[in-house]
Amino acid sequence: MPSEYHHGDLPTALRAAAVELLAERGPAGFSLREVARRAGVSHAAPSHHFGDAQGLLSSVAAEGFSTLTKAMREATEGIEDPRERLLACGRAYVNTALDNPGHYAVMVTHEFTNQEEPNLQHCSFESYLTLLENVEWLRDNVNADLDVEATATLLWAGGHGIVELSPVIDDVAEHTDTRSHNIDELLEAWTDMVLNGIRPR
Amino acid sequence: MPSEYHHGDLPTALRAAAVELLAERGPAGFSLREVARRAGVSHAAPSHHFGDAQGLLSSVAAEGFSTLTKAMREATEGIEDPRERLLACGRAYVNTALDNPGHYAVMVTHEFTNQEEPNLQHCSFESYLTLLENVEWLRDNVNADLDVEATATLLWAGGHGIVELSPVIDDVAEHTDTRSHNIDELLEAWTDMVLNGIRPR
DNA sequence: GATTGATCTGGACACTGTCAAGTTGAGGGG
DNA sequence: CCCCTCAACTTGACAGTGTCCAGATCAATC
Repeated sequence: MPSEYHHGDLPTALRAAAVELLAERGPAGFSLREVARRAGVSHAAPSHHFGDAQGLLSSVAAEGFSTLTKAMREATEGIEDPRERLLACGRAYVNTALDNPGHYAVMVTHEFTNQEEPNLQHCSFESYLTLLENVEWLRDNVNADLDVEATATLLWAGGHGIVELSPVIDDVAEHTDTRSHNIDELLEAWTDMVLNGIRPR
Repeated sequence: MPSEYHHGDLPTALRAAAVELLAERGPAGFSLREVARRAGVSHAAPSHHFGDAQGLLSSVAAEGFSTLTKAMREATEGIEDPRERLLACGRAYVNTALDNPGHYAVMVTHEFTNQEEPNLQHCSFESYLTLLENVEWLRDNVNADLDVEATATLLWAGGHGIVELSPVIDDVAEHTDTRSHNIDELLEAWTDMVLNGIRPR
């Protein structure tokens, strides 16, 4: 366990409270003081560890990127079929995002984080690198002429778009039962289109 | 010109001030009182026209969707070549978004708007309809078996993703000169991949 | 056991969104 | 012509926010 000061491991507790609050109310309804309240400390305590609100949220975002990187790495490991591999990577991205709404919100918004923060930069770049490696694998196994950078960016965009639109997709589906099914269907359509699109004709 | 009350057309003036402020500071730095200040009215004036902050931003978002719908309609009108048509639609989307950052921010965030607002619902649905019509055109002219709904969603997602990543793309490009060139290159890659992906093999 | 330095508190300030009550002034009916 | 009505707007108040500051607390080291 981590070092015990007055409170315990306050930075971790604050991150956890922030994630919870973000998932509940979204970044708009976020409040530093409410986070402090939930962690059982005074309203000014967070500033000593994270500077300001942006600092805390940047740390949360970095944590989110770490989780995402790990999820994508584990999901694609050892899969040799292009379709299965791409699908696994997409599923990892979308599911991680939907399972960690608090993290994801601050990962993609850029509004509430300090993009200059070294740790955040490192972790987000690590995620991009993971995606890049998968696209390089596609180049080596599907189409040697593949524009790796462009394809990676487009995959990023598509995954993000699916997550973004998932509430809308849910709305259309109406019932929660069909929910994940519809998103997964979209993921498959997305994967097939990309694969079909990048294969040499 | 519109009806002149005490101030002039205050709702329009407030929307304009809001758009300006949003473009300057983003939705996070947005403030109703600052908007009122810029419009030269008291801090409580906006509430009489829009209820609360969400009301004003919902109105801004609706306005943004109208502009987007119009831009996409005009851009694709009369174009018969699939690639050119898809590209024109994508360009219209991305350029409208980048040219109207204040509007776009509240159009896609969902955080700051009231998604139940009838006018906003109408205008955003109108935009989606426009996209849908273009995909139906693709079905009629490229591939009769096309899954229209899924393709439309994926196009939406891709366009949004490109806009979202445009700052990153800019960062990579470093100089402003190459900026639009890079984004347009990405748009072309995106278009080609989609077209290639949806064509019957 | 005293000192030091990180950890945390409590108070202050300017700012925010929203509500309630009052003020202004344009347009229409007597 | 005057007054009256009612929408448009202002003023004042309240609770809540982020951030700075000086101080209190306490673990660890000398």
